Amino acid sequence: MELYKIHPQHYVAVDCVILGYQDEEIKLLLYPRSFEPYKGKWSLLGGFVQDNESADEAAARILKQTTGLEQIFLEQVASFSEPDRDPEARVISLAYYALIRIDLHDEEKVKDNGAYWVSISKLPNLIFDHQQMFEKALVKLQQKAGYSLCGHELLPERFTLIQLRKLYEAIFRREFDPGNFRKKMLSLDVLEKLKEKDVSESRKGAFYYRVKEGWDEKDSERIVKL
Amino acid sequence: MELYKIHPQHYVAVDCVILGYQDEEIKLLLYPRSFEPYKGKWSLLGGFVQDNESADEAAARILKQTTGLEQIFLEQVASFSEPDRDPEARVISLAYYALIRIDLHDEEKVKDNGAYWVSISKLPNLIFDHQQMFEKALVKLQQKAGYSLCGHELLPERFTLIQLRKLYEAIFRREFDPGNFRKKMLSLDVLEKLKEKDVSESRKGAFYYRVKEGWDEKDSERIVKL
DNA sequence: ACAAAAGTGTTTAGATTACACCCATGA
DNA sequence: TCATGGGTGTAATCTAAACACTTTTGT
Repeated sequence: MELYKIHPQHYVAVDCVILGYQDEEIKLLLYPRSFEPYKGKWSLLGGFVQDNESADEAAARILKQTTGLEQIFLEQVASFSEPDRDPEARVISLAYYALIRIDLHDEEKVKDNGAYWVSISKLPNLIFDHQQMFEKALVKLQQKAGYSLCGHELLPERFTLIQLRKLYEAIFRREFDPGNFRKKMLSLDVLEKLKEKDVSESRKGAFYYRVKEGWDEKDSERIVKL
Repeated sequence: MELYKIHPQHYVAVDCVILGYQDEEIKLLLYPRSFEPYKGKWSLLGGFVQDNESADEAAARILKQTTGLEQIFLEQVASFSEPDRDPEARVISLAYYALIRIDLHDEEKVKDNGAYWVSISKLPNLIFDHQQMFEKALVKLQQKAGYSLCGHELLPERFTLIQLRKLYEAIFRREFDPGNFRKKMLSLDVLEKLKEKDVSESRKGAFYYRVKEGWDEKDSERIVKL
């Protein structure tokens, strides 16, 4: 303890890159900062790590406060520690990213925080190094989607293969051949075909699928070639 | 500033997983902790983040103090922030991993720190969560080696394809077919064949290669299938 | 000449890609 | 019946893997 006391202490924050999927686009939850400096500028949702919690717990707490959701996918992105990254004080920030189903989140809570879902193709300028946090989080999402089938986190319980492909096209910002994508996904043996069809998009209708029991989090083989 | 003051501050440390390659084994630099608690127990090399430096800079500082090396490969692994991870005080630690050429490091400095190179197949118990830090760092190294040719960081300037294969076998803890490995590496078009041979291992001798100019850090395609 | 390590070639199996084609259905 | 998306099949290409084979050189 004595030996530690010669060293400085720092504020430690977590900032969350909260990602969802809606209208064939990946969206990011942002809010206009409510205090100076940079009041009114767009910011990720964040907060400070308290004495009795780990950073993981702090991130989960912030996620629950702002979206009402618990036990959702949440992972570290990187730490950001430039001494002057926040002009007001020395704050070391640990960036996290979360994948949530927009259809499940608590709209009231989001409104209370003054937060908005913004398409990642139309992002405004963000404060501090939050742009970098987002970019690193997107790379992490692409890596995750390349190895595990992340329909479960971003899509509703039931989804069609077309919806899954559109999701992957949004994540990777490129198109996939419909036939080949379908075959690849089915060959992974993690999807269960349901009896119902989604008839909202075509006359013929597309069968719904869902992730098989037990395959929720299990990683599978490589899906998308870099 | 006022708004920040209601939040606690914490000690922030960096711990470095310093990896090298020698005698066909990956080695980790460890030292016996010199103060209580856990005095004498094996620990990664670490230190506290000061007011005027980023965590990256702190890690580079510690690396220079302990090995004498500068401008070497150094990357974040993860943050560790369980409130009681250090029984003495709340310390949030940012883990880094470094790849160094053992043939270049300053043996005096290492001795002064009481540090030793330990083969990763014979690691002792480490304090706190340092074992986890090492394991995550090893995964990161495997990912890096799978995408970029990391001979440059761990091997001498010149190396034979056999030496490179032995390095990859140490990193991935499995064997590679000599013929296929050679063909794969050469097909990447990042190696330059030199005129000299290494004659220490065989009568015939094996040609030395080196990484082509400009390919130092550039990532290439996938090398090792998971 | 031969042992031993360095390096090359060949064959097979599987995955990826592009793209043509068939199917089901409501208007 | 036909337009429209949903879904299947196939051939060409590329890659990984297994393994047999040739080369070089000191003794």
